[in-house]
Amino acid sequence: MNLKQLAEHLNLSQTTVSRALNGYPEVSEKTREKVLRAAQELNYSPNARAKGLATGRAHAIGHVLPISDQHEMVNPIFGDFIAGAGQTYSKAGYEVVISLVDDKDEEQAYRSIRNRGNVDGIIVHGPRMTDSRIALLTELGLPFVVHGRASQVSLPYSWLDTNNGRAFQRATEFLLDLGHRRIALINGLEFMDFAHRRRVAYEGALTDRGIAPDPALMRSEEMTEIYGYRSAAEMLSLANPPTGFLVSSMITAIGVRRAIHEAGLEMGRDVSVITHDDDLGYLRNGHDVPIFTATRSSVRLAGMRAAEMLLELIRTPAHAPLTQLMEAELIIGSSTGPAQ
Amino acid sequence: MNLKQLAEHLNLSQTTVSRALNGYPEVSEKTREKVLRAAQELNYSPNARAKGLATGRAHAIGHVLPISDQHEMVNPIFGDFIAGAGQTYSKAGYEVVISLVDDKDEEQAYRSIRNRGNVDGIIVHGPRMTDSRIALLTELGLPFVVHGRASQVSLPYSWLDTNNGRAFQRATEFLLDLGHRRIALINGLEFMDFAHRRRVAYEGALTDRGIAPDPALMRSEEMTEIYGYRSAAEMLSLANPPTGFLVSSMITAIGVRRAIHEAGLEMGRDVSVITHDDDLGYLRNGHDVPIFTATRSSVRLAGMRAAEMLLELIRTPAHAPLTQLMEAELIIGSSTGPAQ
DNA sequence: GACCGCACCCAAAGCGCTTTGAGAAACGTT
DNA sequence: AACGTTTCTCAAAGCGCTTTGGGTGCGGTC
Repeated sequence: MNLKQLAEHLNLSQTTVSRALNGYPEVSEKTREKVLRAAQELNYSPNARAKGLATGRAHAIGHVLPISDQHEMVNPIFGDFIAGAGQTYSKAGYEVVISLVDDKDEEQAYRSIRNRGNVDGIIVHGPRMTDSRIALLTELGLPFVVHGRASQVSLPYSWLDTNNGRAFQRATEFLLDLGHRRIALINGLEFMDFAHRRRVAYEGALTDRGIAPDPALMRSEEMTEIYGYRSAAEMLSLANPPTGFLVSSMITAIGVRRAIHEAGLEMGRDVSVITHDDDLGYLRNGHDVPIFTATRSSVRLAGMRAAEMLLELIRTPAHAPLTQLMEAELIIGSSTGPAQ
Repeated sequence: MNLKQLAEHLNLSQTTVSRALNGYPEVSEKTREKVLRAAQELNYSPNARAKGLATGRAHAIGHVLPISDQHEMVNPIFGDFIAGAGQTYSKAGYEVVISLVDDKDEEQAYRSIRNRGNVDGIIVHGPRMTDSRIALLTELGLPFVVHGRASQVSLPYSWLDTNNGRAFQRATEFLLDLGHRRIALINGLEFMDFAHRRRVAYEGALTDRGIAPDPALMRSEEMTEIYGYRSAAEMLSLANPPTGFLVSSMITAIGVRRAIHEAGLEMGRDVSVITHDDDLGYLRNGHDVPIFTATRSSVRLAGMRAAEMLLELIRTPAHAPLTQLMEAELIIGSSTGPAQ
């Protein structure tokens, strides 16, 4: 069933039917109603490609997942982010298109996405410290919002980020206030912007209290469970082991917890752990009583907000860049306690 | 840059340029080369909407995520599945379109997806025991592959599934062979087909050995960490607690492990745990030494295979339904041991 | 009765591509 | 020289929609 058939069925022109369906005022209410009813009954819905061709809008948003040799892992937070964003999109009648892009031909890929014209805007995931995509997309004139930031990029651009620096500063201070002096950082990959910010904040908080950051207590890798386990196990067997851990994700923190248990220690008493918590649906940090003391920031909410920002940019093309910094909550759980 | 401009630039007709780009034989090698070079230089890539309109193919695959009140959680395995499928798609020049569909208006949604015409086929996620989508999509004539199966549906249709029954049967027998008699099942939601199959297999394996399944040792919920923790904690405080646990996902198993530790018991010695492991990138079950004894089946691989099947169905429209059953490996880790 | 304005409706062009049906050019064959 | 073949190229139609630039018919005004 297409427009033409629907129009013939109704003995109207395609124009009139199209206008009736799209809410233009040039058509009487009676006609509009008839048209809407028929469309409903005959299960008509317009062909998106044709509509896109005619209007120049795709009614779709691109989410580009960088795939690289360095870390081919799919971001575990991606699902929740998309779920949040998707909710906003579907209200506005937009769809999500996902492209996996090898970062070897990133430039080519983004150019092609632009030319293919099946998205009206892009959400940029996983920004690095110095991310070339921002300049590229600006040049291409394709609306975009970055989830995160790129510290080294000085161009103005739209982004939505969690205040990772503030969160990790507070977390470090929290442990310091409890009397901890040997505090380890189990961080994500530090060419990723968020991880870099976290380390800077952690080091800053330490030095502010006159403590020199100890390289033996800092790790930077992909945030898996195993990584948390190994790092913590190794550090706990040092001559002078840490009494507190700052961890970059719940999954990794779970590995840290495992290492602590295996070392015969108790988390929250012998060793304190504080983690960042993206508030993922399948990995809640406890219901009523949080397990981990954590800096919490909902990635799902971030998705919703980023989507709204992008839709706004698409609606008004000349819009100035939008930015939004979300503060993380500090959640006190049972994984921290005073230093022994 | 569009076809017309490119053709003008080359002093050729659109037809010739189009044919040159799409590898038709009616154009000389010299011309083709010239065209390709120019396209490269001028960064031309065809408008997907227009191409789609003209060819009737969208070169995109739809992944529909059911969202319901019953479980609005985003499937944590979705990311890995998409990553696998995406790899296959991008080789074939296809893209991924994601739709979040509230299962209240499922029928409407699938009809509209079909009419909108921006996907050539669909991967159906999260099939229920009796899933109306299969009949619907068959009727609509839209190619689709189900990730999983729907036991109650007798129509022939294409699916790719892990042999959940066999996996859980083996897992149960493994524990039985170790001397366990009180074996608990911490299952997923049992209106989901995979979870149902797992329970049936578990009960079957028990009764085959003359053990009556005990309802007090069976749970069925969304597979979160907390759920694993609570269920295990409760069961361990029973008068007659289980000595073995069969768990439906790694995340949930981690919760079970936590409960075991908190009860002052040791996993693998006092209590055995065996879990299903989807081999997710961010939640590897150990590198060399697996942590959990597990039935392992890579969801990423499933994504790749399902994508291949779907592309095949799209290529040859009259194709008979394709099916594929993947066997899970039984991985022996340190979370199991002889019953005390 | 002529004129105007309004409400309603339509035909046709155009979005950027593919593809059909056919023509021109170059070449060999008789 | 006339004719077929092969190779290369093109103009134009069509995919399903929106939107422009009118038209038609009706009631009201003078």
